[in-house]
Amino acid sequence: MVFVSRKLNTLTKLSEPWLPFSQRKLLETDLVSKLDNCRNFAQIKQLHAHIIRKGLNQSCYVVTKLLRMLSNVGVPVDKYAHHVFDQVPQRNSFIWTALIRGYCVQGLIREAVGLYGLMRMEGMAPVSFTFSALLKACSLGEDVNVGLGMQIHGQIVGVGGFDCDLVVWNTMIDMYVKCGFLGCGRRVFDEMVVRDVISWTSLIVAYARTGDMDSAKELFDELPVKDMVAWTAMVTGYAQNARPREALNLFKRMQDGNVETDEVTLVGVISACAQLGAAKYAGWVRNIAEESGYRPTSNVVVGSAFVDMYSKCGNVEEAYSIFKRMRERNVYSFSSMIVGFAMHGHATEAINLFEEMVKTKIKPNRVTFVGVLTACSHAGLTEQGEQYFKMMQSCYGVVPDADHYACMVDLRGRSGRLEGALQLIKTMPVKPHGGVWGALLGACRIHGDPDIAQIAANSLFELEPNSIGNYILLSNIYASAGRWEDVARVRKAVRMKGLKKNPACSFVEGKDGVIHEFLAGDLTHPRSSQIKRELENLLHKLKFHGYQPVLSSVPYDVDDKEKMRILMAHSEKLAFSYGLLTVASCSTITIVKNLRICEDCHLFMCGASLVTGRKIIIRDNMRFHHFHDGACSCNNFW
DNA sequence: TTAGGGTTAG
Repeated sequence: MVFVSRKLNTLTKLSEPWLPFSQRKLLETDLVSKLDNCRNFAQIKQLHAHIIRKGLNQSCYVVTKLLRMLSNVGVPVDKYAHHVFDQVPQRNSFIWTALIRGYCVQGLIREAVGLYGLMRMEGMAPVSFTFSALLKACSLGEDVNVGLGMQIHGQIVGVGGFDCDLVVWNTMIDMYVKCGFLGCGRRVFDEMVVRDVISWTSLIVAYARTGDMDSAKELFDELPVKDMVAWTAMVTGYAQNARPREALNLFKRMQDGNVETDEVTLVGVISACAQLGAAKYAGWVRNIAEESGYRPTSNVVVGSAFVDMYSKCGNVEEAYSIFKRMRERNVYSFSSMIVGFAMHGHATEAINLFEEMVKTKIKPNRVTFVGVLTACSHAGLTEQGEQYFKMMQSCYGVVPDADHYACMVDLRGRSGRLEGALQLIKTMPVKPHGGVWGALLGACRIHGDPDIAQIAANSLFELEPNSIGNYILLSNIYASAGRWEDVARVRKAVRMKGLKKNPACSFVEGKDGVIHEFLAGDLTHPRSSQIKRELENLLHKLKFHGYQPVLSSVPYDVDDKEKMRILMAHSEKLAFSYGLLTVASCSTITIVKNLRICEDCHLFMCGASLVTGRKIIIRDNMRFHHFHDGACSCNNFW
């Protein structure tokens, strides 16, 4: 509970009472503007001493500014501000509000509300700013303070309520949606007589954050006058909900409408391009950024987004080149680069960069460690991974969460320690999510262990009952072990649940910059017969070099000839063959695949990189594979 | 003088 002296201060005589009113006003204005320029506590204290000498420590106008500045530079309210407040004999609503705001900024919402109660008892009428400060505080901090926010809402609209400005109503919408009560936010919005673009944008963002882009779009379409922030909210919403094409289409509409672009818009667009993973988009957005005056090397947020994008587009060299030239780097820049190296199998670089990072003042966070552990796992650096896992909490204060445990299960599982991985899941202090069991199931596929796979799959079916991928993985593990009855049982479960398989597809960028899509077994491409012929020629050469198709990659109980036919129609092989026909012989062929690359295609691409002399990059749904001279950057860990 | 959009993740 906050204690506030309600006794009026006895010191009522001003030290310069002879100052005429106009001069006193001038002095007040001068002090307020000086306060405005204060940047730290020491400067404020010095000025405060001067204020006392001039006898203006009882002026509500000056003291209100003093209180604001104290909280702006982060001085805890009860350390100084409260005492200053107590010295003022006649307080108005503004000075009360400044003190309340101080508590709000510190996240001490209960104290702020208590103070608000005292303010009312003193007969002070709150102003709009009092409510907006309180409501904003209700949506901040770790506690969900929606209960207090609702009380304030009740007072505003209740009997003898208050006329509030738009800021209060907009803050109320935001308070409800930030506390997870989207329906309440919507109701406030619907009941508002006057709305502005901020009211609309708050709700659009709220819908986007829950993944409901249809409702967000509906609101956006109705919004009469759209500004840059509203457009950006939609572009970013699509990007965050894995709908990159829609994000880019909307951005193009935004450009057509001559809406300004700033760094936040760009970040959303860059993130969409990263998801598409195509060099064409990378170059396009880079030009737009440079034209708008946002150079990746001089803007840390745009730069970090570019580092991530280039890594995801397969160009880790360009990502690193930007990273090195960035004038300022933050935890996002380092983490994006570390994750980028990890995705491309450059474990040593990832670890070296992490060591470089800890020498700076930038503290690693949970994402940084996901990157470091993934790097260790993908390179088979089991011991180092175990060490970093121990150190993340003891040395860096980052508490491992389910994602980090997933990395560790992956690390142990890939290296063949399936029992050790299972043990870790059984003893981990946080509840394992789908990712943890998924890592174990993936490891069972690599090491061919149908029994542990069954345990992992059972948990996955509970956690993610409608995820087809888990059923397919389990069925493939049984198929590899020749347990066709179990395969049939899993397939039947899939049929009973009415789940549809995600068709495998691969994309390759032709020399004209057009992206070509191939589905597995797809013969609809106009150059299909040429693609098939090219593939047969290549197969012939590969067999001469000792390539043996991995027939166990076909999870169907069919004869070997049929297995061979299925393997040769895998989407990445079709895409690669098309790449051979169209991509200039000196260029790398880059393929993006929606599912994980199979063992046979991996072996095939290793051989293909040798006999054709081409560099091949395949981005599957897990990571990047760089094939060159008969080997892959993943060292067959994937 | 207070309110809306932000990058990294198996």
